[in-house]
Amino acid sequence: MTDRSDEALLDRAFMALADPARRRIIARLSRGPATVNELAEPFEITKQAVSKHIQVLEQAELVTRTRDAQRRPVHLNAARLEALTAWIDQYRLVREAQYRGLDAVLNHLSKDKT
Amino acid sequence: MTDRSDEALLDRAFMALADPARRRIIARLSRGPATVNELAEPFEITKQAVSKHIQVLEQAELVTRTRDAQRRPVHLNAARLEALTAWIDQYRLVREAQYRGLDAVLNHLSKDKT
DNA sequence: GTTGTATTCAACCGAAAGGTTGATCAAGGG
DNA sequence: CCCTTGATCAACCTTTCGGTTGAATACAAC
Repeated sequence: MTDRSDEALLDRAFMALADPARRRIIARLSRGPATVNELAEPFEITKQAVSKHIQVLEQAELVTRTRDAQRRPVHLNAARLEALTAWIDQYRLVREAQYRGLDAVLNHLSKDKT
Repeated sequence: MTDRSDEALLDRAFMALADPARRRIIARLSRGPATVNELAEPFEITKQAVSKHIQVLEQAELVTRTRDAQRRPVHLNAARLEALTAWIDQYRLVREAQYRGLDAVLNHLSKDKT
């Protein structure tokens, strides 16, 4: 896990979620697919701006897009979110293990990580 | 969970982890506290730059600092990492619930989230 | 007090992010 | 074949980010 080839993808994912607007988009998509226009409405920004956000999320593979006539609904890629929790938990668990003095667990988890 | 008052903090946390250098710092700190100089060494950037990164992480409360004479060791605040996984899992689980058609779980999780 | 070591502050710089407006493209409906 | 709708492309602007160098601070050792 946390393979070298996924490094850039992990980077894009964290980068993507750094923006609150994009997190809100993720939140919205968790309730089902939506088009750019639908996503743009609750925000006070233009569709073009939303479209850019989608592209960022798409490059991070956090969302995918299908085609439905002229609409292009955006879908959440929940699986990719797991890569983030995996990265975080990696270090969260190490620290917790240290607090408890579980050296065996610690040594297993803490070798050559990013 | 995901209280309104934590909103800014969550923002800073994602923002902080968006930078690969700062993620590497987190990784290093998971193996124990370190000073700015120690953290700067493996990188090819100046200590001043690292100091700035630490400040960003500190404002996100992902790390804390103590004082040891003129040294100011940085410690990982593993507890804060949980806030991130909590946010992510919130939506990851919603999607997984949808795939399984677990509407009850879905309705419970998906009301007025950020 | 002077020197030395660890860290931070301040000013600056180039690159990238997030936003806008205006033009353009794709797909259907009349 | 227009014309509308949904979405993207392109150019531009402003702010923020990550980095630098150089001066300043804090603390301890001598």
